[in-house]
Amino acid sequence: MNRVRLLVLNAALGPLDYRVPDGMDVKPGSVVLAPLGPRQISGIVWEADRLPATTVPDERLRPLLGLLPVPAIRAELRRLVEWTADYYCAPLAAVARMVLSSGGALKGGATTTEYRLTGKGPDRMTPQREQALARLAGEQATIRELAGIAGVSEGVLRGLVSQGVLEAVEVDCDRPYPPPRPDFAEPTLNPGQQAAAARFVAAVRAAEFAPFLLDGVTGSGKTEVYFEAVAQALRMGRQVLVLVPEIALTEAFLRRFESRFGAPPVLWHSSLKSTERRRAWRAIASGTAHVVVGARSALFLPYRALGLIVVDEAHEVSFKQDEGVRYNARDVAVMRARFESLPVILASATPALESLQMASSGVYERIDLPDRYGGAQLPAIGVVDLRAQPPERGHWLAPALVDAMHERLDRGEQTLLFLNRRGYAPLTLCRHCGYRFQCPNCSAWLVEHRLSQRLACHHCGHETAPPATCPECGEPDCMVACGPGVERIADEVAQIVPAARVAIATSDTLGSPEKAAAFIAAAEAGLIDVIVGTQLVTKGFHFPDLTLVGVVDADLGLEGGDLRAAERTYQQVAQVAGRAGRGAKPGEVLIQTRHPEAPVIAALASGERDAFYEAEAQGRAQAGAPPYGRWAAIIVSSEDEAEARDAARAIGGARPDLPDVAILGPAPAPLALLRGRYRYRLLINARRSARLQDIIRQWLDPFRFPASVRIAIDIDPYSFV
DNA sequence: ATTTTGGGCACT
DNA sequence: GTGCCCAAAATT
Repeated sequence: MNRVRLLVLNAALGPLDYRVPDGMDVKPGSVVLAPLGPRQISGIVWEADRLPATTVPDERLRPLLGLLPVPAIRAELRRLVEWTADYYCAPLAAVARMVLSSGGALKGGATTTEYRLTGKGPDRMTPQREQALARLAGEQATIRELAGIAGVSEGVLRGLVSQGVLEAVEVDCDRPYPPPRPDFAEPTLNPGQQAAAARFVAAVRAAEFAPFLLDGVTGSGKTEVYFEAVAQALRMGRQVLVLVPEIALTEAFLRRFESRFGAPPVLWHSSLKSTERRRAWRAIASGTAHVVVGARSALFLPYRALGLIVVDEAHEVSFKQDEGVRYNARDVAVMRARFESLPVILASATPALESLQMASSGVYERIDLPDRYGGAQLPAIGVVDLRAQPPERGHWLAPALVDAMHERLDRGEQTLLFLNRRGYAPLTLCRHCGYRFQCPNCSAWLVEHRLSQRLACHHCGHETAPPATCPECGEPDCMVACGPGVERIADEVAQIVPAARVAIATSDTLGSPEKAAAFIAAAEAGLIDVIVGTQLVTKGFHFPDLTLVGVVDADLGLEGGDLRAAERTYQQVAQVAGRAGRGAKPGEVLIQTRHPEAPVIAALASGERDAFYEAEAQGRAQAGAPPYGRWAAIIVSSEDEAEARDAARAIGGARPDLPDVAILGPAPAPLALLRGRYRYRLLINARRSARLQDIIRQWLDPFRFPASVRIAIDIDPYSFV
């Protein structure tokens, strides 16, 4: 009896056993189709002893229906799936789903019918047929495309098909990707870069687990350095995964990649259309996708022969997924490299404290690039104390920043104003009755977007048109915008310098690759004087004439009590500051703040990075925060507030009493209502040595809640929101 | 997750 | 007894 255990892609189902029919060649990793009641499900054949035991006797097993036309999932990736599910307390099926993330690919490729000339002549020549024969020599395409090329109707061509003048050819819809060429345009590297590149090339050649922290100031040429490691992997016929935080801003990155390797990389992100997704997935699994640039979900794809992983901007918080399987792609990338015996490069100008700690304890090898490329200087950083020299009432740019901006405009140089708030104003209220516009689904204000004439919730996507009268008191024309967003700052700039050409750079205005490309082209051509942008502009951009960066409100990130608030502020400001003075002209950065004495602001102003990290490390050690202690969150949610609260209280009432574990809550989560669900949260703080996941699993195991109550476990949470 | 089943209950 | 609704069990 040939019996196999299946990991099925449905999280509500445990492992299921099946009989393997005679002649079917299945082994662990095989992706198969199986019957379940009247339905069919797909699953991955797994080592039976690595999944919970089942008790169904042999004779009751149904036979597998067939193998799906995809390569078997390799053992290294199966181990990563297990590790991820175990570490993040997620269902195995949910992690496996991220591996088999293209439903279309599981069915095999789609084909389309193309036609080409056979060389045979038609029974009877007509003018249309003559034209078609002349124009279609050497062409092969669908009927529709051929009709366009030939300038005749599709009917003419179908006639030629039936006469055997054109023949049908079945082709795979998923065209191969052009391969990047490792020697296409080799760069000139400075000595520091050369040394770093040589280290990476050696590591790729060795093909052993080797985690690196590539720590280089903004503009030091980290990308060129790790591109040499990419080239080495390509020479060895191995694939490369480059994880990037936000696909939207990779436009500049893609251009650099293409000019180095002569072909674009394969892209992977959540908004790929299903056909693009299928094409990329199949190419990744078959090994014909050589370099994949992707968002965090690219981490779980079944690469045929991975040779290197790069995590670019590795400090970025967007590597932490906050829905579904709540994993940190930066950390899982290191685990994948370990299971696959690969080098992994975490590249950042402002590493996370966790990464620095791993480097200083010798777990990661640290590679420093201390100098800006081409001798460019790091910008001078100044602090504007908003208490001492406040902006005019209703304005947000202090005189010192306005003066500096004027100077740049006079010299024909560019200014970047950074404010991490999309839209016009974060809060709108009625001046008559004080009514505040709030999202009906979330505990959050609606943000006014004046450009699109909408009030929008940035958490759930709820949108309304701004009403003419107050919904509370009925007063007309009573809405007051409170606080600044990028649109409002852009207005202010236009007011101060009407002649200035101002561009807003946010996900609203640069959402598509085309828009992003147009923006970059305009900025490089000197058609923009002032860029007002959110964190989208903090990295990647390289505008030689940009010499002034203004941080409109450095205190924004410090509010909210997030344990990483100071670090995030440091990273954001340091990254955006790095946009200034990347060319021959020196750059200047002005940071507006009401707390110039805050350690993070002082560190930014003095450039004492090490001092900041040291102070931050001390604070974290005292608070028992990562990397010195561990946090986890249990988030209980329901559409019914009482149900969520009762469930959270029940869990809180059963809290384990352990010496090295502190449990806080339950309390309403910071976003107590999110997308129509009421949320309560318990926080767990533990020593680093505590078996945090086991504690939580044992704690929650006895509970059975109705389906309307959802329990989410967040290990190493990032957003405390 | 989806389908099947079985118990309780009203109705015939 | 039959039909109907809903919850619980089964699905391998």
